[in-house]
Amino acid sequence: MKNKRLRLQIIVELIKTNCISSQDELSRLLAARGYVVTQATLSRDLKQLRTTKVATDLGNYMYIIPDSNNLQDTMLQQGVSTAQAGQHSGFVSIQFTGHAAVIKTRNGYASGLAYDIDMSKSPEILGTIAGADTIFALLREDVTHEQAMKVFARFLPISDMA
Amino acid sequence: MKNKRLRLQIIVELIKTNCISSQDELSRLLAARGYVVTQATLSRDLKQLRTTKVATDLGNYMYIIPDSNNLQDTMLQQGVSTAQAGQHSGFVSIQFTGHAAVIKTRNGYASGLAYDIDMSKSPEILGTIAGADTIFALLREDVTHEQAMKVFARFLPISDMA
DNA sequence: GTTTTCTTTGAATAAAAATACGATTTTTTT
DNA sequence: AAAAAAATCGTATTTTTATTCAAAGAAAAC
Repeated sequence: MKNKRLRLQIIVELIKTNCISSQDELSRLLAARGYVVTQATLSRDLKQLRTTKVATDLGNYMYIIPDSNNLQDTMLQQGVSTAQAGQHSGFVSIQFTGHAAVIKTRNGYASGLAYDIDMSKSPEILGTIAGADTIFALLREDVTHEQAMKVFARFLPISDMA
Repeated sequence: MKNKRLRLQIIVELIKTNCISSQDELSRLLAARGYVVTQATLSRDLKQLRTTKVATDLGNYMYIIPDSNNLQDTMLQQGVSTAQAGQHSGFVSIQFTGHAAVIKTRNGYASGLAYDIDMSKSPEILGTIAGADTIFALLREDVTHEQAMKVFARFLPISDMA
């Protein structure tokens, strides 16, 4: 039970280097490496890692690691990685209005932060535009401020708005 | 049987603008728009469109269109013209939220396209701001998404998103 | 026009994935 | 250290997704 971190890491490895089309298949590969877990656990692991199954060019499905940024975030939450957290110290404030958020940063920090938000490809965020110290982020219509906050919290040094 | 193309197009629309977590849910949304198909068909459609289901930040799952480039390939194979040659080849996607539109372009194309939109002086569009690959366009309050779409269609290689 | 071939689809089913629940372990708080 | 809270995970089950098979429409070939 103590080696979930290593397991997640190995899962990422396996998915990156193999063509895995089901959780049972992954389970077997893991078992071969000494990690015996059930499909239920893998379902939870894959959800946490935000892997997805996509159709391959010919007929089959395979799991992929969708985006290395997202992954790293998730892994960091897990305490997996060595890299220091990429939380933005330039952050100043965030406010919402309608389907938009206005994020203030220290001068010069806006575009970097906006880039990170873009790269996360969070479906809740339709897009961002950054000036020198301000970011406008437009939210999908059905996304509440609270939900959006949770997304932004991944990038901002906000204690925990939950 | 001949309206598979339209159906695929609408599926893409629905997935982009809604938080859909199962094929049955999608089936219901489609039915509300007059397209009655079984889950089996949707499974095949989603495979063809290469959509995937990902975990959201809030513990649920939702379908997404993974990547506009890939998507476009797939759609074109189907003959679903989201984008064609000519006009603005930098165009990637457009989405609405509230009285705003978010237009994604290939990197570097946003300001050129925004300029063209500005220059048309369409009364429906109050103004635009462009970053490197994103345009925010604010719409007059009484303008519907559909109406705005018609305006943008003059600049974008979009067949007819109705 | 007819035959052949390819595509599309639903019903039923198989396969795969997600979760409710409970047990156990770890972590945190007091 | 004890108690409380949180995390991990398996079993069994539910939910969701993919595919098999057959039928029927369209397209192509003849």
